[in-house]
Amino acid sequence: MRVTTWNVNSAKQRVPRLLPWLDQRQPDVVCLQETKLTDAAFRELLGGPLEERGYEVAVHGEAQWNGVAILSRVGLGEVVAGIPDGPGFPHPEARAVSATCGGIRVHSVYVPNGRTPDSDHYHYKLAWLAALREQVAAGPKEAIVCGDVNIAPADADVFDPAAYVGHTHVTAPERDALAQLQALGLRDVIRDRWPDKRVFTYWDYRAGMFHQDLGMRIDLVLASAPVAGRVQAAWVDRLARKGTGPSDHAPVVVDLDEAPDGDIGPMVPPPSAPVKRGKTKLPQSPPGQ
DNA sequence: ATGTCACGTACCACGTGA
Repeated sequence: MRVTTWNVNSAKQRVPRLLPWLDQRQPDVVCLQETKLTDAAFRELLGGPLEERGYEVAVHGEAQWNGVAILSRVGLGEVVAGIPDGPGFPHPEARAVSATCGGIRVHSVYVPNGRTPDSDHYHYKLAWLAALREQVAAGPKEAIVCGDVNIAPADADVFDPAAYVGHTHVTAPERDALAQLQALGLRDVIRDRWPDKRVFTYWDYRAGMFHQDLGMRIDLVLASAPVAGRVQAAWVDRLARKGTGPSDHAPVVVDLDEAPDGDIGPMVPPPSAPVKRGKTKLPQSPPGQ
């Protein structure tokens, strides 16, 4: 099963890149971010072409900004739009959608940018991440969080750490919030696969940043242990960032092996009723590299 | 000194968000 995530920076503008990419890469699950379309406009624009290709669609969008979606051709159930009781700015925005696809709880997320570390938007970003953590924690343990997290997990994930001092995406509170999400037992599958490689997913359109490979790794696939254990391949599709009319983000592609039988349970066992089988106990924090 | 793109509104340019 091939699971992917891509911040397309306007689904409408990206149609000429998105549809050929689906045909080329044949993903089973596609998490999209920054669709920038209402649900009605998304279905009007892409409903037909996606149905032809065998995809069911879960969308959560708005007219101008944000917007997320999940496309799946391995089933799409129990769709939840947004983060129930999550924070807004000031009103809730279309930044998350989740669904069960091929037995995995899939979350497509577009984490707030944060703008500047002294802004209200930055505090909103941190609160939003905490709410996402609670939502994932309350869900099944077969889980995968995919999307634009607008955080570079480590200094190795930015082209020049010095250039980002004092900016969002690299501050300790942001990284801590991401680490707390990962502390549910979520593995960063790209970094696991490429521990020492220079690997980015986003390059600013300006100043030939892509051509010089001056980017950031802010689009992540975070997989719970049972899913991370099935990873057969994990890579960034830089080809999709090249050529005419690309998004400023590249897709992340993850291939999973077949699921083993059984052993379905909650992400975090209730304290009053601990899971005693102990067969696939989740670590309290990700093991060190 | 932002070498870009996309958004809406409003017109052939600008403010905003990223």
